[in-house]
Amino acid sequence: MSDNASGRPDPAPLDVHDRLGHAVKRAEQALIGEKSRVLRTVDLTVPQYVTLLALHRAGGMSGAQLARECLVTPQTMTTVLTNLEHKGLITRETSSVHQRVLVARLTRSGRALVKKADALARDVEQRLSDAFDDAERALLRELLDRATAALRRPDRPTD
Amino acid sequence: MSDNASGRPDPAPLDVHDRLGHAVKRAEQALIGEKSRVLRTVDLTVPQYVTLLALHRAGGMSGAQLARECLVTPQTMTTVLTNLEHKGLITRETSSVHQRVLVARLTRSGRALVKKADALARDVEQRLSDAFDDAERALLRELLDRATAALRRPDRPTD
DNA sequence: GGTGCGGTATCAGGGCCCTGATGTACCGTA
DNA sequence: TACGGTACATCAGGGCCCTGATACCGCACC
Repeated sequence: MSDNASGRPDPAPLDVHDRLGHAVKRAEQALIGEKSRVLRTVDLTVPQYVTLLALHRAGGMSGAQLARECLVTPQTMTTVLTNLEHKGLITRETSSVHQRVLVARLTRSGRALVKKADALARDVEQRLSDAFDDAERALLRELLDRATAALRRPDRPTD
Repeated sequence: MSDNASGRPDPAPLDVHDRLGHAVKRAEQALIGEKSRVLRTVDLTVPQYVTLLALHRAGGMSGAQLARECLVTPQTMTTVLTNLEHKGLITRETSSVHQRVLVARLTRSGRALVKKADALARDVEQRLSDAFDDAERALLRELLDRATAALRRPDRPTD
């Protein structure tokens, strides 16, 4: 692989900052950083907010469903749900159709909070959106989707 | 439907998947997921690899310098460096000019490993790059940079 | 009935990442 | 010399996220 016999580091230096992936990373970091900042004012983390939002859209959901929806593992979702339950924002009850399944639902205060949090998060999303015109938005989305597809490992089916 | 005291109509769509930010997140997740996967074969995490790469480029660096370079907090860099030191990939010695500063340097095996790891990470970066032609690459970078700039907090120098 | 398989939830362990706080080393300035 | 500001490293605590392993439920198939 790395023929060091010549003592020459033949792979070019290639600063990380030159790579395209770094631009993606910086954008994502700026996005999540801003969302974290505004959501902290209502004492929520980004994953907690995303989970509440999914529950608000879909009503009762199991932990496994939420994990798939929010793009995290079931183990991660377990801890997020535990924290949300301790905050009194959700309840979890065993499903009527499957004894093993715990269905999470928003409580009254959970419903109230998710609306407040979504207004805050939406402002951030709006700032992002406002940086582009319609054509640019569509273009950026298309390029990002292509990047995502290119990076998915070959033997795994899409999403 | 809602106890909306503000008089505004409830925000309608609420689907995370429609938002532009979600495309950014998915792309970043695919990128870091792939890099994690290939780097696991050499027993490195992504932050560990990025840190080694910075040291390979620049030689000896302090923890604070590395933190700034790798876009993490000094606290985070402390733990990354601790783990790298335990693996025998770096050494840390007090600076000759400042008693408080610890300068990190690659060991022999650290130098060897970073080359192997970079070859792997480069493949992923190449897959991403290959999804676009030159014009598209430049365009994507420009749009992402604009997104990053738009998300940086504009007001509130309240720190 | 029994068996195996897939889905679900959770524990254990490790790593990253942040905020907040602590203690030390240097340095400019009075 | 004394002091305050800045920079550095680290501890403490909390949260997210992953892999691997365990246990339990329901269902199809034998």
